[in-house]
Amino acid sequence: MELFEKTYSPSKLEDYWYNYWQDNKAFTPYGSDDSPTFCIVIPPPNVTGSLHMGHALNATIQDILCRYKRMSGFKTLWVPGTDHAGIATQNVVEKSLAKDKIDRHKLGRDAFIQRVWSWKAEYGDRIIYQLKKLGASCDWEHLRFTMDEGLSKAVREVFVRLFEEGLIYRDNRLINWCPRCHTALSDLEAEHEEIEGRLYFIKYPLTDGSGHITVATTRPETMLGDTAVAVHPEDERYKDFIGKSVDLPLTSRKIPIIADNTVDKDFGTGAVKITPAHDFNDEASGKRHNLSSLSVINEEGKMTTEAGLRYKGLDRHECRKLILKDLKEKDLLESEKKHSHNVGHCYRCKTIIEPLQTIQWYVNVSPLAEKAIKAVEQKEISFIPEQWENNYFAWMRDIKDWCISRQIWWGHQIPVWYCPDCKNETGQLQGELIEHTFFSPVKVRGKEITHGNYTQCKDLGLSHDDIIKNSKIIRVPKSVKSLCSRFDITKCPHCNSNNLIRDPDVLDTWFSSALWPFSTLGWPEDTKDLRDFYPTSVLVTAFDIIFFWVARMIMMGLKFMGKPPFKDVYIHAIVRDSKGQKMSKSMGNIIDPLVMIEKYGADAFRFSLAVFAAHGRDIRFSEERVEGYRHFINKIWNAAKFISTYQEFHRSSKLEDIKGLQNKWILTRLNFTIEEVIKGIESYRFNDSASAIYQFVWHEFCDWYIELIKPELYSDNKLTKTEIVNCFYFIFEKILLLLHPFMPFVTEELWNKFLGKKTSIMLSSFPKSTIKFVNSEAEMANLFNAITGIRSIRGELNITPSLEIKAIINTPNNEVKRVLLSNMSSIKKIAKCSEIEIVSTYKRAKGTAVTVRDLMEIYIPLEGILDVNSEKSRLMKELEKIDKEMVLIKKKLSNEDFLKNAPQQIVEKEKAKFDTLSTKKEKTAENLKLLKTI
RNA sequence: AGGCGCAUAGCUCAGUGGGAGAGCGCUUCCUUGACGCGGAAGAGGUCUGGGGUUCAAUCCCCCAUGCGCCUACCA
Repeated sequence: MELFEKTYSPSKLEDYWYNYWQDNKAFTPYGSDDSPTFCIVIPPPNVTGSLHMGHALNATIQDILCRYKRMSGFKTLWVPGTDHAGIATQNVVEKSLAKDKIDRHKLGRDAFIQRVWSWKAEYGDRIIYQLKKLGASCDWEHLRFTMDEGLSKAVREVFVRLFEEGLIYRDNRLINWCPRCHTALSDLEAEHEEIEGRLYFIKYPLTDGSGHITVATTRPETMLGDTAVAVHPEDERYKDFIGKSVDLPLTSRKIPIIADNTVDKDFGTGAVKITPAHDFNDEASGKRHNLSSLSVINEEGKMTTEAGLRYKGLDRHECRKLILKDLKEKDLLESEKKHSHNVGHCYRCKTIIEPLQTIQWYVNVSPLAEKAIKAVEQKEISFIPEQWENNYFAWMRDIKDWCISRQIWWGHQIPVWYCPDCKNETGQLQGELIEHTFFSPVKVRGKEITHGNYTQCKDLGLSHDDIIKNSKIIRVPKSVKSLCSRFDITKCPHCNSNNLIRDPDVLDTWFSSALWPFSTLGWPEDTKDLRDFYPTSVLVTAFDIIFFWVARMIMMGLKFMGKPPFKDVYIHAIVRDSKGQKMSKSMGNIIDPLVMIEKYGADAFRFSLAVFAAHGRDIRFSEERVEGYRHFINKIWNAAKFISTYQEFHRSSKLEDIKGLQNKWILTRLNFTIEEVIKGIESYRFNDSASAIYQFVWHEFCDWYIELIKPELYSDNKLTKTEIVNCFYFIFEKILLLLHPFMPFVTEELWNKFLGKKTSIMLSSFPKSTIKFVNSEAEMANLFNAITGIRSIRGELNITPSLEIKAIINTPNNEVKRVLLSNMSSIKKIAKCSEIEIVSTYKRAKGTAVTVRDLMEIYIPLEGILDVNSEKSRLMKELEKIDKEMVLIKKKLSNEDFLKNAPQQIVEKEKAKFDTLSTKKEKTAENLKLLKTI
């Protein structure tokens, strides 16, 4: 064994061991065909992402589980991978193109997608590299990406099947639109945030000239699209207005005043403007009253022709200012006031969402949700902690259809084609219905064309390819027939036309994520992976994507595999900063996991995360704790360093006929710790496991055991030395095994370099509880009492440690006497006594300090050491404490109801406690009296 | 508006229907032959407030206060 460094330095060793594991294929599932299996699919991080604290916690937990299961005989597979993150990735690449002043439309769709792939090749595995730094034992040969060929095939298959079953459909309705990302978003992707806005009161003059009605709105610019004003039918103020019309200011339109009982009489003026094309409420009431719908804002967030020439082309926010100015001039702006309200923001870019009427693809999820609810109700899937089931149920029972189309390029393009040369069901030529808007004017025969329907463009001389290539937006109305296909098609199956137009939209990234647990294992092929590992064992994730991801995986898994995708869903907390705030770039409160790893080592960092991983909503991360656990690792390191001096006495890894009490005791404690650690991991209480090992290693093994064995190791007794060293190595080996799932690197290092093992610790068996000595703990308690008794007198009286003193221990109990006598050298050494006398009766001498412990009193003659006054005040303090405690217990014991109702053993315990205390009090008081007489 | 969660030592947090815990910090002492990234001895909490259930409540129930989160169409 090479010389131990004084401290453990992680950075040198972590990469080495990680490569060693990879080179030796230690992450590959192994085991026979009848081995039990364990499988986790990683929640795929965004390919654009870099490791943050949430990922680190998430991966640490999964790694603990995988390493533990692997060591426990399970054929274990941890599938890693990344998510193509449609909008986010497209944004990133567009931004980098913008630096070179390149617009993706100029580049064209195929070329742009090529750029994204090369971006991915260059930067996309950053997070993979970071996971490796953390020590994640993923099987990298199973690395998957949602845009892989296999996974894309799964996406295609699912889409086609759902389409064929009628569960996927197109519809024209109001959706959340991000004008910056230029795409539709699902309900979940609209984040509602309260903002401080203003409520404007606008006068709408009655057409009959009899006055006006005032409406209140937060979005005056949408008034241009108003198609009615609504009041409550029972609102006395407006009863006579119903049925009349108003002249909509700034336009030439007349709109009716209608009655609708959803109107809140008490809000604003009680009269509300209705804009069905730009507000979800208004869309609903528009439908109820058969109102027309007028889109005044377009996909860019700019005003349309419908808004009128004065406003056309203005940005919606600019338009608001102009409208307000115009209204003021016409004296139609009655008043305005501050008003805070919730506004939807794009979850990717935080732009304020614009509700727009567009045609999108939807999944009818209710039939899927029903089964998904049942699976959780019937405990085929369990949420841990259980409370999360409520959230899941609440959302699932009120689920809305899922908008899955996105108007971007990066993603799985929808496998649907439209034929412009076919006629639809009402006999119209479909080409006349398909509208194209070009990203820049196209010159043909000297004319510049900006938009038009397909047939028109064709007639003007544009080729099919030109039309498609130049289109920024292709609007295909619902009446055009969808040709959905598993394979790309170029010919219309009905009319043989070669002019097929593929739906330009791509699918929501979460659509492919929903298939992750089976698409990564090879579905739709029937693979061995699927047979071996589906359903997976547990999904580890945070609560913020229960709806986005977990719920959808459950629905898809049940639908396409007939079985839920996992048995357990372990929901861990969200990592916040030490003040409880979410970490974000803009707040500047980000703690970078890689910085933590660099400063303290991956092991210390992981161990802290495990300790923090208590069941709860959030974790406030504090760096000091990481530092604390680095010290812990150093402690372990030095324990190994300590025993390495006595390596020559290490004869056997088997323990037979253990005689020494310290050895029996520490083995018993080890046994207990093993049970605790296993119990903790099995119940996802990683903090319990981590704390149990910490407590054992530091406070029992290092603080007590090592100190207890020192005198024996310094002696010449080879027999006891051999027993101790064998025992030490035995324990230490188990400690490393127990710790391995939590701190893989240092345990592997010590396993190899210190224990000299030939195979990786990763592939060794996790400890099982075995050896235990029933009486050892009780016997050991006597040693502890003696030692801490002497130490506390020394400490409190400030007897300098270099001074060896004499102690007298008085005990009437022969068993106690025997135990103390046979461990005398340890006690003397640790308590720093030159002499310890064990007696059955002791006549108190003058000037003697005393402490009363269970089954013994300890006396220390102070003569020549210090004056007795300090001992007097120490004893008085102790008496006070005893009195306080006794009062409480006495109160309990004098309560008849307590004696009657409480379990016998509790009563006995209290009685015993009281007896002990009164003995203690008596003896302490006597001694104090004796001191006072001096 | 509805739902959920949290309030425990100076700080960050565990925990339990019957003796209040950890890490860090703090005080005093110690270069003892693994470790000062160490050791020993201590100080420090009416377990947010108020009610209820119970022989017994920090823990269960109700109310209040404060904070956080999620869902929701109040313009």
